Amino acid sequence: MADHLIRSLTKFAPFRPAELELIERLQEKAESFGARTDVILEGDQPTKMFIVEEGLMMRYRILSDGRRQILTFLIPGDMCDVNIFFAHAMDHSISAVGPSRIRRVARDDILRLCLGNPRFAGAFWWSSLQREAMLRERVVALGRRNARARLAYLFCEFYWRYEAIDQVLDHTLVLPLTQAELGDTLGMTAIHVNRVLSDMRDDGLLQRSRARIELTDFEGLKALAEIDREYLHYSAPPPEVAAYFRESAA
Amino acid sequence: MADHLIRSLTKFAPFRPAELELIERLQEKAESFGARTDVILEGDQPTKMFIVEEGLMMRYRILSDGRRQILTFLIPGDMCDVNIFFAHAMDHSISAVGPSRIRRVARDDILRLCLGNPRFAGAFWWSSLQREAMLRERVVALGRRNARARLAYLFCEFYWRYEAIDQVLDHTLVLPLTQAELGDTLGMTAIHVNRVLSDMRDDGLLQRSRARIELTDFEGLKALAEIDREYLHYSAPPPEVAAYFRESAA
DNA sequence: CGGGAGGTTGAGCATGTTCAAAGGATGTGG
DNA sequence: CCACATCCTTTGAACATGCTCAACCTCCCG
Repeated sequence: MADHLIRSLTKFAPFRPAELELIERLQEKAESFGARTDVILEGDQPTKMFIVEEGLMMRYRILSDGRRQILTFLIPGDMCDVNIFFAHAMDHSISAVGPSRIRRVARDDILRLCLGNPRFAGAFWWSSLQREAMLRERVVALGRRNARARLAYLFCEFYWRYEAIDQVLDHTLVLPLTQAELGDTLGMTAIHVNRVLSDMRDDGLLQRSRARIELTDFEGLKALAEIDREYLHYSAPPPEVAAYFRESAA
Repeated sequence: MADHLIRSLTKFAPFRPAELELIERLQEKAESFGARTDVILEGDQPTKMFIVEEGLMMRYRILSDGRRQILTFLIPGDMCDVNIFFAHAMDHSISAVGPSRIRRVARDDILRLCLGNPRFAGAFWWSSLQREAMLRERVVALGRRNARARLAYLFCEFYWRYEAIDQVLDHTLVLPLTQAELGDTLGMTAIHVNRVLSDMRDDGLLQRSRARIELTDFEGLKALAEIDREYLHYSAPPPEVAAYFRESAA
């Protein structure tokens, strides 16, 4: 099994063997979490970050009346952001959606790594761009799109994200989300999610089971969602920028 | 007039005179933009970032049917993120809302600055945390709050942001936004904004004119919005983290 | 003083919610 | 391996929040 953190970072810049070994060593032993268990709670001041090795996790906030807003999802290879170390307290919680495995990295190790070798800082910067861009898309979707387009948008996002880690086969991906979770992500009730999904199925856009979704008409979904893959900023940074991080400063 | 970029950065860590002079020199001459003029367009690949000196700017996206979603606002002292340099193309546009003044900084200068002195990188990281946190609040508001609470939330955010730059007097702030702009920010029509605002005025929550808003019942608004100032992450990073950036590596 | 942008108001409508109930699926303990 | 409990999905009917369209007002600025 490839090291996910390394795979993630090397998409930004090629690291040298010594650097890779360094990262590998920083990561703690893998930890498993059952579905619906929390990894970090709102209010915590984290002293470790982590990277998802397996499974599906989510960031969420619980409101005073008990309702939940899911902010974003973390899939294998994603890291809980380095930024949280600059916060006094988490403004949201992170939990496993399905059974998941993570590996933690201590705050001090990460900070030392970035300070000692700016190429790591650059890699984290890039991941920060991607996270922020996903949140912007969410805002656009919630602010200006109807239920059907919101669902289409979310599925497109998942499609591209899973595609980037080679977990799409035949427009089908493993996505163990309940309709309630989809609703809490997109600002809708589970009931309405159900109705709209069933319309979309009838229109031949998708096929869904509890843990699996097939995007039978991906082009149709994309058109509905009015979203472009480039919005996710998956392509590596422009060469002139990457150049700054190429010659190691370590 | 204090240098806004410096003011902004020094909130993260105290910089030494030589470092401050360095920043000061990097900034280009101030440029002024009239209301509703664009600074960066979706699709551009920016080679400069900028800092807002005066006025009010916004990030926004135009949808295919002409509707607009305003993503976030930039107030004096805010910088257009460093992250954009890692993107191939802007996924949104930035324009002036009212007459505004900015100062640009070349990409290469900023990158060299950060690579040469990680304390700068740290300052930009912190600002990235804040931007991301604001987007998360927006998602919560759009996903799970009704019109009244959304407006309350936005006004609280503006209150705290303007307070942080000493531009609040007597719960009153200068906020030259039209109701259409409020609507495009919060996923509502201008007409509904109008109705809800007038209810809120009748309930004694606020007083508003074209360019000014007075939060007559700030506690009431805060309770409505269910938002906490800490969510914005304005307090400086924890001491153990700041320590890493204290001894200059330049 | 005229024009235009922004604000206000009303009536009808649409999208999505609430509440209630029943039908599947999944998993666990006996 | 069945029985049962739990969680998830599906469906219906009434309702609410916010939208659309259309008109008019008002303030500001030239």
